[in-house]
Parts: sequence; C-alpha cells; structure tokens
Amino acid sequence: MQQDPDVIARTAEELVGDLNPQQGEAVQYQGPALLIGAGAGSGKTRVLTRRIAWILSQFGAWPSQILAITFTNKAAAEMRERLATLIGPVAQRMWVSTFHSACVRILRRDGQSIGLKSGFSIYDSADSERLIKIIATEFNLDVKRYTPRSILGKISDLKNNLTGWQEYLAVHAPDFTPGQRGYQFGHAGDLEAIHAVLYAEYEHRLGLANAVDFDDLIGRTVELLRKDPQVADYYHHRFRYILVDEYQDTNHAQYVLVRELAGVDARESADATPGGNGRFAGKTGPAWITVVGDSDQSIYAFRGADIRNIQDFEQDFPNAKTIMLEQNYRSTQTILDAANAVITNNEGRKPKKLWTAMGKGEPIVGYAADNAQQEAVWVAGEIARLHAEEGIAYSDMAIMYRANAQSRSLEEALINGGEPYQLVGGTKFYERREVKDALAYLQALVNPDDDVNLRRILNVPKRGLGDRAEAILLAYAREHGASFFYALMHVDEIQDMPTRTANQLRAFRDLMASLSQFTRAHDAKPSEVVAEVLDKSGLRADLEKSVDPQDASRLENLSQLQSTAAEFEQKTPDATLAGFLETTALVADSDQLPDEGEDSGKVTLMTLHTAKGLEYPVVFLTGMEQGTFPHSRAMEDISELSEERRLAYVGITRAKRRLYVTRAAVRSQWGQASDMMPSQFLDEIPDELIDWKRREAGVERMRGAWGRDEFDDDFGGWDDDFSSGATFGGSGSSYGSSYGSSYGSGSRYGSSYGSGSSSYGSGSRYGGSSRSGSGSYGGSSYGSGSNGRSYGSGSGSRSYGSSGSRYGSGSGSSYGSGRLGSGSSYGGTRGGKVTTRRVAPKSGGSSAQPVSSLDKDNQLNIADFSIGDKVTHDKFGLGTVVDLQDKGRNSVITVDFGSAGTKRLMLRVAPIEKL
DNA sequence: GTACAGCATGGGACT
DNA sequence: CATGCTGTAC
Repeated sequence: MQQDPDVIARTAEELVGDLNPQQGEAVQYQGPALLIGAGAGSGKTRVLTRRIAWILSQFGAWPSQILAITFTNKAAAEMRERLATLIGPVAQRMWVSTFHSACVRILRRDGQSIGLKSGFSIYDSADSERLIKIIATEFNLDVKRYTPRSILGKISDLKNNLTGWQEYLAVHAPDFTPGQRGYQFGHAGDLEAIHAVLYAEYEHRLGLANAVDFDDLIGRTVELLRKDPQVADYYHHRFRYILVDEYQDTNHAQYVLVRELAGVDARESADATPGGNGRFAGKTGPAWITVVGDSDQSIYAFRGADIRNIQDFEQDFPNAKTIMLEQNYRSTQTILDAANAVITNNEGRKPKKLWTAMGKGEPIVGYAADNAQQEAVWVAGEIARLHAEEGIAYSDMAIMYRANAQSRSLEEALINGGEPYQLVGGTKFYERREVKDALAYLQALVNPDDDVNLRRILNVPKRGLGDRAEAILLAYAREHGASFFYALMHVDEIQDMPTRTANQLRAFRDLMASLSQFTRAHDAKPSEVVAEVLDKSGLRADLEKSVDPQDASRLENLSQLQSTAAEFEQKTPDATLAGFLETTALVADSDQLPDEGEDSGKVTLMTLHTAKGLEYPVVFLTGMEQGTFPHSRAMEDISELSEERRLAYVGITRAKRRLYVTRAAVRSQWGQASDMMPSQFLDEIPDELIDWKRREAGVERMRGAWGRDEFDDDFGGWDDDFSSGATFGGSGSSYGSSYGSSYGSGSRYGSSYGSGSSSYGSGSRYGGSSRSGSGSYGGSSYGSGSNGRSYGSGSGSRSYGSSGSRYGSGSGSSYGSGRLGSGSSYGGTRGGKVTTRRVAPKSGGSSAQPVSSLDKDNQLNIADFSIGDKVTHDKFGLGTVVDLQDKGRNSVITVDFGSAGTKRLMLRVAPIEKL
C-alpha cells in the first residue's frame, strides 16, 4: 500500500482501546453517513480526531482526501494540533477549517467560472451595511424606515436559504433590472418589492466590486459546484471523507454545500464496499459524511442555523446511522442535573440521558446582588477567595454573560481587585475604525474594483475631498461603465473641476498609483505593504500629531496590525497580501483565546455564545435575570425562548466542577436603572442543587416588606444589606471611592478599554493607577491581543493582597463587612424562607417598573381568543390566530403574520391587541 | 470642506 | 449610553 510517509501508522488498539463502546463504534463505523449525537462533554473532539486517524490508517485514505469542518478557526487549529500528535506532521497539510475558510479556498481556486476575479474582497457586515446604505440612498428610500440593518437581515435570510436574487426579483419586482437608474417603487411600503430590488442591486454592486459578503462565501460556492461540472467533479474525487462538527448550527446553505461537496446527488453510484478490512471503504460514489452535533446546543438560529438539519439527518442521507454519546466526562452530577432540568422545559426535543461517573460534587452556588456592580464585586471577591484559599488558578475560572455590554462592571471589579483577566470578544480588533481604514487601503490596492473600500478612504485621512469630489468621480465612472478606481486614475480627463479639488485628486491618484506599484513589487511581504500604506497615506502621521489620548491607542492598534502582518508572513510559506486580508476578514472572537494547555494565568470573560465548545473547572454565569437572560427580545417568542434555554444549557455544561449563578436586582442598561426579576432559568434548576449565599437582594426584601406591611419584621441582615446598597452611590466607602474615581473619569476610561479584544494583565499598573493615575493609562496598557498573545505582565502576584484588603478588612469599608470577607461569614444561607418567585414589584410605587418579569401580564385571556381572530403585534403587525394552547398562565397563541412569518407567542407577555 | 454641538435613535448573540 | 446624523459657524 502506498501510504504517506508523514503519517504515523496507528494500530486499531491505539485508536479505540481507551474509548467507551459508543465512542469506539463511532470511530470505526463504515458507511456513507454517520450522525454522532454528542451530548455536552461526551468527548466528541476526541472521537472526531480518532475517526480521522482511523480513516487514514485503517481505511488507507490519503490525508488530502479528508475535509474536516469546524465552527471556528480556533477549533480547527486545535483539531489540527490534536491530529498532529496522533498521526504526525501531515496534519498541517490537511483541510481542517471552517466553512467560510474552506469556501474562500475553493473560490480563490475556481471562482473565475462564476465571475470572481482573484483578489476578490470579503465584506464584513459593516461593509455590507455601507453598500446597502449607498444603494438605498440612491433609490431615495427613507433609511430611517428601512434600515440597512433590517434589509441586510432579509437578504441574509434569503441567501442562507439559497434563494437567488433572480428568483426573488421575478416574484416581487419583475420590472426592475439591476444597474437600472432612477427606478420608482410602485406604492410605498411594499416591503417585498423593496427587498427584492435592493437584493438584486446589492448583488449587482458586489459583482462590480469583485466582492462577496459572508453569506456569499457559502452560497456562491454552492453556485460554483452546481454550475461547473468540472469543478464539482474535481471536489467529488478529491474529498472522500467529509466531517462536520457542530452540525446543529449549520444553515440550509451549508447543508446543501456539504451535499454538493460530497456529491450525494451526483449520479455516480457507490460500489458496495463495506465489509472486509475496510480498505477502499468510501473510495467511490459520494464521499462519506460524518456529522457531529447536539440539538440541545443549537444557539445560532438567529443566524439562520436550521435545527432540522440534524433532526432530519437520517431522512436526508440514505443508509444513515446514528450513534449517541451519552456519557459525560466533564461535569459533576450536580451540574448535569441542573442542565438536564433546565433543558427539559423545551418542547419537542428528544429526551436524552446524559450521565457521569464523576459523582455529585459541590452544590451550585447562587448569589443575588443588589445591582450589577455589587454582583461583579461579589464575583471578583469569590474568584480571589478561590484563588487564595483553594489554590485554583485564575485560568481555570471563567465568567460568562449574555451580552457583551455586561462585561463592563465585571472588568471594573476585577481591576479593583487586582485580579488578572482577559476579555474575549466585544468590538473586534479588525472592526476598529483606524484598523478598518488601513485595511480599506490594502483592500483597494489588492482589488481595484472595490468601490466601497476606495470610497471609504478617499478622504481618510482628511485631504479636502468631500461629497463633491466623490460625486464627480462617480459620474465619470458611470459614464465609462468603469470602477471608481478607474475614474481616479483618469482624473486628468475630467473637465470643469475646481482647481483645488483637481489638485487634491491628483495627489490622491499619485498616492494610490505608487502604493499600487509598491504592492505589486512586495506582494509576498504584507507587513512591508502595511508599513508603506501607513506611512505614505498619512494615516500614521495624522494620529501622531493628534493630542487626543484616544489616538495614542489607535496608533498602537495600527502598529499591532503591522506586527500581525509580519507574523502572518512568517508562518505562511506562500504569503500574499490577499491572503493576509483573508485572515483578517474571517477571524472569530474565540480565535483569540489562548491555546489549550497554555496557561494564560488569567480569568476569562466572554459571552455564552463564545463559550460554546469550551470548558472550565469553575464557571460563573452572571446576569441571571429576566430581560437580561433570557434576553428581553427573546422572551415573548417560544422558539426564541427555547434558544435562550439552550444557551443556558450550554453555559451550565461549560462547568466541570463548580458552577455559580448570580443575578442583580437592579441593572442599568442604556443609562436607565431597572428592577430585574430573577431569570426563569434559575427557577428551572431544582432548588436543592443550589446553595444560595444570598437568595434575595436587600432592595427586594425592602420591596417585599413594604408590599406586605412587614417592614419591621425579622429579616436577618436587613440593615446590613440596606446600608451596603445605599453606600454604592455614595462617596464614603472604599468601594465607592475607588469605583467612582476610575469609572468617573469618564470618556477616557471608557474609550480606551471598552473596546474589544484586550487583556489586562498587569496588576501593578492598574493597582497603582486606580486613583490618581487614570490619566496615564489611556492606551499604554492596552493591547489588542488579536492573535492570542497576551499583553501586560499578567502575574497577578500582588493582586490578591490588595483585593484582600479591599474586601476583607472591615473598618471603613461598609462593604463586605462579613459577607465578602473571609469564608467564615459565608456559611449560612440567609433568608431561607424567601423564594425567588415570590419577589413581586410593589405596584404603583415610585420605583421603576420592572422591564420584564414572570409576573408581567398584559391581562389577555386565552379564553377570549379563538382561531381566525385578527390581532396586531407591536413588531409583526397584523396577523391571524391559527392556533391556541391553553396552558393556564403559560398559554401560547400561534399567529400568522403573513410576510413576517408565523409566530408562537406567549400570550401573557406578547405585545398584541385583539381587533 | 471641516469641526463641533445638539439631538435622535438603537438597543443581541457571530462567521 | 454610544453612535451617527443634522445643522450651524468657521
């Protein structure tokens, strides 16, 4: 047998000897289609890598015949690494990538046949929005009424379902031709016609600009495979084994892509090979497909993921086999019990029985804070305690939340506690203004057709070229049916231009021409091109001469961009500028996490979405409130609420040994404080699993007391709670002052750190600057961390001492006298007779109404409705009732809103009105 | 053409 | 609360 010399041969025993029976079966299975139902923590990555090794060593496949798709680049890198230890260096050459990267690779190679030129641009959603806005403005659409965002959302939906613009246009606006000028919409408000026209025109412009958006990467690859039999044939023969991870999060387009790549619908039929020793298994006919997923962890429906892909797998792929992995190797029984109890509340799911051999473990710890700041301080204090008293490494702890905006107060508390942390996500490095500007230059140089990017930089940095100049160039380009770049290069031929404008335009043309030349000469050295662009464009000089402290950090980001380019060209053998730009377009938040095994020495903060696929010994789930989590916009719709619940399931199952759930009674969002009810997911966790350190916030006890006229009754600790709550806004306490000083420094503080992918390591820098030094830390201690590097010293050695004194030492600190101090005051559960459910807002009081709660009630009664009734909904408009489910308080009403779709709404909270 | 103030508006998770 | 847009003064 000819076998790749780089492949380390592995015996069957080595590959499956240490697996459980189901895992072993999944690794060895021979057949065209395999679904591995992998519950959380059931060792799916292990099974996937072993299976690949099995296919190579036992089926005798070549590494080049395997395509492994993961969800993020980070997951791909990790899988590749694990493969390398299993089968050797050949893993570096295998196709292990995300859907998007794989598609880019295919389109770069073969995209010509569907009209893509090499060097095509990949638009991120901001670019796409810009383009939509340009188009909408040209059509005189009211951008307020038809937001680019919503239009783009519709286009994205259509693309995810592989509905082409031709098809959509033919139905909704057949009289429009893309590229046509001055089109008038029939009657205003015909949403579908507007969508159809904008979709068509948007695609037209993308084509002219030689650009694709995120969704196109998938959709156009499908198009390519369908339109070009030669290309399809090439990939059918090339990939004999396709493995897809996180299959529950694939959308329809991705599903079709897998089918097309595998050639499932191609005519060629398979030889009946299975059996024997497996040699030649899967070598003819459609490629063999292995998908791995867990429908309970489907959390991307909002992005078009279709849970039916995994549910219908057995019908979709003939002779499909399903293997369930149900033994969990990650978490304690307590944690699994909680997760199971929560997810059981979702309707229409297949029951699953995850189990573990690990034993009960510690109870889940619960804490109800008065407000978000106090919640954060408590979490930070608990982390410090775990670190000091139990020797748990910071890097073994993670704090998770529903939305990025919640990271603020948590960061604040960690900084004050001197605890090292890294924040994942938020505004991405490559989305920052100055970085996007620099990238726009590079993109325009690589792809001269890219009007969107060229127009972006026409007047960046300011060079006196405004709307007028842009319009003049645009007119010339139109007239000649050419690109903006072409017009710029021919600026000398344009008549009747103000001298000043002409001079500026010529200067800009010379700049771009010379940069273009430089780019061609140094294409293999992206870092040099970046340096040249930053230098000659004036981007760097412009920031250097600025006195705005924000610009210092911008400058640093630009130099970071240059380093990233240098790094890229070092680790990429055949580096090109286009290749570099690709990597910047496709990075994910999770890609910046440190590699497995690499101890960052820092607590990790991230959203629940980002946390998918990760695990930590200690996990804090924060913001467990109605309206925060589940998110307010998801609460009224049953399917969205189910997705939130799956997200809760994902969050809970990230924890290996200890889980904390915390909430705040008051949370300020958009500058408005609101009373928050406990999350319904907390109520779904059996009470005996949770050890509440504080079950009810002080303010809630007060509210409850007033409401019941029991003001003076015995609520042990009421006084403490009240005073600590009251001190927050005040000035006296140590907490109040340190918080006030750094937070209060306002814009500088917020701007330098609210953004993004940063990691704050050095305790000393922060510790020292908390009061007087706020001016000095605008940008200097901030690092982008986009490539997983960590900045700052990160030792955190002194941090505990300081946090200890801040929280622990009683005097002066009205805060934490006892509660947050040392473990001694922790023990007893307080206010045990109080349940979360009972906390009801006092009606008619002066305090703010709860934005959302279990008790919210719009007084609608299921009995008043019958099928066929007309209703109006605040968001979806007019609809017809098509189904009713009487479940008492939780009654559900199903309404057909026409073009807005059919929705299942929880009657009690739905903003509807009966007509 | 630019700079800045004042106002309106959005507001979620991510490739 | 942050950002983006509009209007005004330079």
